[in-house]
Amino acid sequence: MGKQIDIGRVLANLPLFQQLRESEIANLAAGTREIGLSKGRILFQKGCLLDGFYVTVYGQIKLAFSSPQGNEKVVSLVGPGQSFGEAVMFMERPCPVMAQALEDSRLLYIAKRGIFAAIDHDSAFARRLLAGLSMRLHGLIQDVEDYSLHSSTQRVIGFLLQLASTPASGSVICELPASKHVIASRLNLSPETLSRILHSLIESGLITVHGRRIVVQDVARLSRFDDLPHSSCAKGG
Amino acid sequence: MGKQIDIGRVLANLPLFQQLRESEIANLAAGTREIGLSKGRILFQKGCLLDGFYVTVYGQIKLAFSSPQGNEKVVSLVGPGQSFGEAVMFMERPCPVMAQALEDSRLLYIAKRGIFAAIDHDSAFARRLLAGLSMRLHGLIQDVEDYSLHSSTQRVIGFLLQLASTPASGSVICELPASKHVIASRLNLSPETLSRILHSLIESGLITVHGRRIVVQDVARLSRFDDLPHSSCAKGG
DNA sequence: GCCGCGCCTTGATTTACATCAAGCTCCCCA
DNA sequence: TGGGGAGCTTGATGTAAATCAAGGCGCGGC
Repeated sequence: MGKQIDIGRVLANLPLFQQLRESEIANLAAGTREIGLSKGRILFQKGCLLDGFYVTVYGQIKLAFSSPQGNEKVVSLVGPGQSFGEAVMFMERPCPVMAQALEDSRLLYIAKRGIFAAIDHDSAFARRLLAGLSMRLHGLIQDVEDYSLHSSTQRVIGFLLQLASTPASGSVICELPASKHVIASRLNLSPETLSRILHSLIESGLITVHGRRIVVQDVARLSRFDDLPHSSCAKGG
Repeated sequence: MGKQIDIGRVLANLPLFQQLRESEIANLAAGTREIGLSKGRILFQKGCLLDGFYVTVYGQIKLAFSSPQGNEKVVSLVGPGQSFGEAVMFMERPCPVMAQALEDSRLLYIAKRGIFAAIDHDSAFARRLLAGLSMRLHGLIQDVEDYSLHSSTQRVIGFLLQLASTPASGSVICELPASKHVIASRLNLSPETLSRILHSLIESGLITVHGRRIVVQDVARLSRFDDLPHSSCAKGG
């Protein structure tokens, strides 16, 4: 049932590779391996070296820290069309996180060799890689800001607003990309706390929740609901 | 008094540029501006676009978030020879942090144009940029792990161990790169908490502190002092 | 030498969130 | 149609670290 996929075509459709020449794509494809991963399977452990990076074709991969005490902190959820591991590949150091499939997934593993060749032959591609890594960095900085400066409720609201990407205002339906347990970890809070926060947002009439499906009644109002107990901003005169 | 510096020579000595050809260096130098900044001055605010990036020649720059409520969170301290702003430049999006001089400083501002030219002409340079950004990403991931999984005490210890870079063991003298207030923010804790933690480490005989100068009595012992109240790791049979 | 001002320390109190401990609910599967 | 279990909820309790509030100490200026 369609197990065999056309690696070249899949690669050529990824944003990162879309503008590469045929020859470069072929070169990449030659160094690309297909990987099937059933739900729950671990792709690599923290500490591994990578001689290439991964692209998710379908399914979902979780990147997470795991402390010796068994605690776990989800850093990133990777979905179809997204890649991961580039930084570890370029850095040539042990990977700081582990990767695990949250669903049955299919990945491509693209060897460093072809990437380096493409960089050599196409500097626009190099720039796209640089821009991609920069965006990744930006996302991480956002996370650090969130963890450092925002309350749990603010983080949850921020996450919901991001899901309801179509900004503007009005009501939006969105779906949690994973179980609440995983989302909680991603947001650096306990499952219990996430539950309580969602329910407080429900009580405030800002959202409704059915399983993973969340309806944001009014995006603008949700983004205004800053968790403030008192709105005494009478500064400036 | 030596205000005039030889931009080309300074550039050529930076790790990032060391292996570039003369012609590329000259090209970069042509698009480079020198910037003097006295202590406390703000280089750019959160939200700025950058059409180049910065290298610190001497002095020290603080990169930080500043929330509307006036809270501040230090993300990074950058010292001589280090650069910042590359990611923002490649990303072409507003900068997520502000930059402020903690000491009288001298910087170089290197225009994107020359960098892009160098990428086009020297793919090894492109790879060095990629490796550099990857390392930056790695550092940030480490921070996220620290904030999410480690206690305040563990973060402080981790920071001290990093300062006392020469790993191994024995006693090491190191110096805090900024005031305790700034270090506390960098480590995501209040100045009071940092003070208390340092004093508890002193009481445990692990370090001594004189102003910014800290003596780590025994690196190995410090890294073992995990903050654990009980060491009941009787697992494995 | 003395004053004044940051910077740091120290203690008392508060608080946001985690943890612990039951239950509940939905859904899969028999 | 009913049983079982994962995932979620809900309440009670605990706690790490923030905040609030005074002092002390060191250092540079006069």
